[in-house]
Amino acid sequence: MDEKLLKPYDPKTTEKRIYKLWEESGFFNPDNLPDKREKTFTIMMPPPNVTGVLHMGHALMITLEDIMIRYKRMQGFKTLWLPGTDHAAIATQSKVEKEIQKKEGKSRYDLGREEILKRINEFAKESHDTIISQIKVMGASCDWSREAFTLDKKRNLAVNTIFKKMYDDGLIYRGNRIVNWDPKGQTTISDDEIVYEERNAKLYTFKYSKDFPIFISTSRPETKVGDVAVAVHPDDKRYTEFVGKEYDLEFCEIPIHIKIIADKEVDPEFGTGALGVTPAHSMIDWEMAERHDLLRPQVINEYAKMSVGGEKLLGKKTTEAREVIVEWLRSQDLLEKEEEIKQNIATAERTGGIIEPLPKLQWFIDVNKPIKERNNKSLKDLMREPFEKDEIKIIPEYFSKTYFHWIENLRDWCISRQIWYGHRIPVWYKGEEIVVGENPGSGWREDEDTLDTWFSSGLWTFSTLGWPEKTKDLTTFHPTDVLETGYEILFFWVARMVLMSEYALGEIPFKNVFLHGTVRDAKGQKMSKSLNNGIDPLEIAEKFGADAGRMALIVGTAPGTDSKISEEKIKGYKNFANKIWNATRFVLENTKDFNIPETPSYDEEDKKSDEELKIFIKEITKEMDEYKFHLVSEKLYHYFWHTFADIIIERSKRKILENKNGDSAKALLYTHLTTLLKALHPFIPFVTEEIWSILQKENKNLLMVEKWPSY
RNA sequence: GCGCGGUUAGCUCAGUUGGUAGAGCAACCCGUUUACACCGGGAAGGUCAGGGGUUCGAGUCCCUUACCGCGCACCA
Repeated sequence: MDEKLLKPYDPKTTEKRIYKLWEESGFFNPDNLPDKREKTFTIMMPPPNVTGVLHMGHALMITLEDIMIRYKRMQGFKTLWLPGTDHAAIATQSKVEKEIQKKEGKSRYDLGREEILKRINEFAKESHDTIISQIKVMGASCDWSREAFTLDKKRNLAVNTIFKKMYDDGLIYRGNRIVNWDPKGQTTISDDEIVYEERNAKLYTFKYSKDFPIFISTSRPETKVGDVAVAVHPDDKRYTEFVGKEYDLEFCEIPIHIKIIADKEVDPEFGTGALGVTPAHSMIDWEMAERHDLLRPQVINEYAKMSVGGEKLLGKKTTEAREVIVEWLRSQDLLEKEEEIKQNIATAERTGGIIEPLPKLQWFIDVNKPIKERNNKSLKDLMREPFEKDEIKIIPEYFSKTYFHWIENLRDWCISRQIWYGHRIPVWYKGEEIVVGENPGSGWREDEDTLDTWFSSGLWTFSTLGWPEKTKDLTTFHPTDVLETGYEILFFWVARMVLMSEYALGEIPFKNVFLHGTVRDAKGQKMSKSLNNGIDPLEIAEKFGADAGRMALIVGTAPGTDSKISEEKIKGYKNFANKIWNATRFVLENTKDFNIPETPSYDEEDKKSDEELKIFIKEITKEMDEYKFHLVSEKLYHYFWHTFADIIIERSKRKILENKNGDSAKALLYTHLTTLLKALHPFIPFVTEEIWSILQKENKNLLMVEKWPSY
């Protein structure tokens, strides 16, 4: 009897040792796996942001992916799970900037590009190392020899290559358009990086001047100094007589020229049914101005301050300017109505800054342009079709609707960012000339901007395999099998990977998308720093063992649904690990002098149990293939505890003691234990591997490469 | 406004193609016997949110209402 078995199971001393054993075996790397393996199974790990440490959401991700990989590895697949980290451009830069501001009182402009990048790289390196060690603690059986970073040399080559290709195909263009400007972060952001917050606001109804015939409503009077038109619905009888007329006015001491136009975009039911058109500070108005060939004067600058007007307005913050203009309207008796309304205000996800729509010269990806090489399909088509044709399946399936809905509303993707940490836009300027790609030589100026972090993340399934080089890995492992990630980045990431892979390779990036939900605290609240209700996966592993944490995360957590985690729940699975440990002790004590026959002869009831086990394994194998890990884990727990331990072990005591069909009982104990250990291994790899090593004293095979039971 | 989820035992949640309602935790009673008190045995607990429909049969399919959560759009 192994001495370790005489004491309760201790995950703390065991798990580190076992992980080392796995790493040294080389089996994380598909090239080193035993036997000839033809079929591949590949997962690209969603690279965690190098902004800090891992949380329980990451732990769930790692657990799910490790379960899939270990299961397929045991089934004889050539399994590749490729790990990595994400530079997370804005998120990382703003985090480091905040720290520098706090500690040294300096901004990024005080330190300069080079110094800031140096600091961010240092931070990213540190953060990376923490993250990697956390992933290992969770028991992840990923191939560290292929680890990638979204901002390393190879990934930069992939980014530059695809940027040039898209530019040459006319899919990437530089244009002056309204963008989402974050005055706090001093950068543009994409539509998807906006979060709407409901706030109370005032809706003002007024006229520009006494002799202007139409009342308009707005919640942002300060933008009205940039108005060029008043738009009404073409069918709105109230205003028909005015359409086409033009007025020269003075609004808050600023001369403006207003044309009355008719446009179908106007909702006659809202407000007065007439809309003041501010092309430079509203997406819809900008489009309207394009249709009606109107001027687009900018009145607000990058710092959300007024860029026009005299003493009263120039340089004032928009909120102050609003007060000034409302006061002026009151004094001129032009203000007809003030109402309290609820308003969804656009804020930047990372900085919390209030978005100011501004016209800017930026780089965009055209999502509607037909691509010759792809049968004249647009990027939008390429993103939609694999799901329509069922080439890519989403689990749970109902998320497909959300996905399609997003595609419908998709506009051109603004990819340039005015931050320094990220892939530099590979464009060079000299006077009017533009060169995309390599530095053409001296006298050329490099674009100052960097790319949206999701641009490089979009390449993840194939940039990690060496693309644009034609590598063996690329042909072997792409398309990947499962993309497992949180539902909150379905648009950010999943859609962009489909876009990039379909465009660059003409194939899907993955066959299945498995979406997990948010891990919440025991009360159902999101874990956050401000609430201080976060649970650290490392602490859990320390206190209860990574196995217990994994089980607690997975049992009952159906795909796509949010789950709750508590120390109480985790403790229950620590007990489970110990239960397996103790059951093993019992089995070993009773079978030490017994040679397990290859085909045991069971008595009637043992035969029945043996058959039940086979049926059970069949059932859970089917469910494993259907990604129902939340069910399998629960069933295994229940089967081990309440069938194997409570019934079979208890029954065997009688038989062995009375020596009545004792051999039958012993054989049954042993086969049950070994079979269940194999089935449990993907879920709780550490304790099962440890027990396996005790059982297999003379035969040193690792459980991680044993065959998954099949009948 | 459009869309997607949810509503099942005291709590947290599962529930495969429609076929007698499940688990964990908590609470209750009993128990120290070849592993395990990080334990065992036992019992209790549910009009499956409300209403309607399809069906021999509905937690499951369809319609509808209410409430909760989320996503998208938009309020000029």
